[in-house]
Amino acid sequence: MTTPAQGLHTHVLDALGLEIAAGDCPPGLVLRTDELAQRFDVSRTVVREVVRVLESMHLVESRRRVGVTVRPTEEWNVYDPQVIRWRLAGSDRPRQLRSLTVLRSAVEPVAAGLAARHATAEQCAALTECALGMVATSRGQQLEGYLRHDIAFHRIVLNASGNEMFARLGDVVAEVLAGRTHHQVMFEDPDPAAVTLHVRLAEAVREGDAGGAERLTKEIAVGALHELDVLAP
Amino acid sequence: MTTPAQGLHTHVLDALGLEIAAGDCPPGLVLRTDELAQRFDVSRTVVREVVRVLESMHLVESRRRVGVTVRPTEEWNVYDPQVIRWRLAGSDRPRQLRSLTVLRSAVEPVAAGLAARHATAEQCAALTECALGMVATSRGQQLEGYLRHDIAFHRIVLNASGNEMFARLGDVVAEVLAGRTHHQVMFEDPDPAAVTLHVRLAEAVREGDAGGAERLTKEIAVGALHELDVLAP
DNA sequence: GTGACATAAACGTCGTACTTTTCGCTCCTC
DNA sequence: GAGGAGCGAAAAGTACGACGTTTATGTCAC
Repeated sequence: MTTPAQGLHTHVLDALGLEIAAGDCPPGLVLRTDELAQRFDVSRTVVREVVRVLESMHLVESRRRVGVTVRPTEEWNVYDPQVIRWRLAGSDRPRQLRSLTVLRSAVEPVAAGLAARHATAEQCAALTECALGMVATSRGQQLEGYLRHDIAFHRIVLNASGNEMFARLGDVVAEVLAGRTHHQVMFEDPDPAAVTLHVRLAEAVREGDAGGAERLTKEIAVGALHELDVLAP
Repeated sequence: MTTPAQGLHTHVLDALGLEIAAGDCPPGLVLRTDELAQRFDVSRTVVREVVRVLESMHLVESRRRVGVTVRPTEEWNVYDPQVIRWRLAGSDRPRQLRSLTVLRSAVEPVAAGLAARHATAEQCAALTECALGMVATSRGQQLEGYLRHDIAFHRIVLNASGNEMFARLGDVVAEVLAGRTHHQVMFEDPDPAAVTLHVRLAEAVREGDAGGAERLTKEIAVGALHELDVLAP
């Protein structure tokens, strides 16, 4: 799962970012660049660039004469898809998954309502296709295929909303869906009710039924939250 | 408004980030590190660190033998507060302000509903205090004071929701409020209706009235959107 | 025209030297 | 003994020069 040799920088960034975002480093812990350089067997240059990126994500703070301090969780840029990925790989995945799903339950219904008003013919067609794809992969251990269609479906809705901020949440949703598929034990096939709701949502959007689209999306979100309640502490 | 001498890195990052995020650089434009180093009169080391940060925000992409390419808007990490600040200082501020306000109108009502259920006594008190502060500064050209209370108010609501993702939107909301106060000509005092709504919202939260809190917040959002329609192209 | 190959341009990495900030300690004064 | 001034060192910040690595592009032969 690690990117093999896409640059030293990427490798160190991923390792360190994962370590911090996953919660392995207590807030306030101080790292030294020299130390890190030695530990990862790279030059200080590389470490400094990594630290700068981590700093831009508010994961750490670098101060002279003191070192690189790990910042408390509340200050992180938790909307950075990279940070989300790191956190979902860590120990507080359940909490993270839950708060992200609550966010989805707030945003996606509104986005779906807007999509019903603004979606183009192509977007409607693509949406229907995705819904059908979900139906087709909803049985028989085809979780990967289902996930792909699910992600595409929600991405289209968010894009069709016509709002840039919603659209850019597509990556976040993708991370959430991928995270819950990959990290959570899901013996069984996806919830049939959810599949049906997606099909009906595609219909509602195609028919320009904003209210219906919003309501159906809310139901999907409620279902997702309930699923979390069942499968997580 | 520029940070005087808080490090060369910060200065160059701000200048370049602003230039790109504000829309002065067309997507696809290629920059060279040497060129930038010369232009800002800093070493390549500094430029490289800046580029790395910009790259982590998906504002640019750095490829060997090619240079640093400016990415299209759709790929930017538009939830990064820094990026939001840069964009709000640029030419498409109206569009940006609108999409952010739509986002708020989706998120804040839900957050307020949760806040009504979860807010502590301290948070309720602070909320009331902010609302009173808004009332006190709502007349007589005290926009800065009003802004400070407004930001604090919304931050408390988002924090009190108990959801981390909502809480972290506090920075985004702060940028929006600050942006619309500083960049938009506001001869007159804030809308009295909005002030009243905030006071009532504080009450609703204190009384644990989730439905009321949600409804009032929606009204605030609608008002903000309407205000944008009036004052923006 | 198509393929392989050479070339060079740009970023990527490294090591070193020097500068700047600032923590923490000592020492002096009151 | 308390408090402040001054000193020294530790760590990040900056600069520079060299070399490595990738890869777009042009060239040459077929």
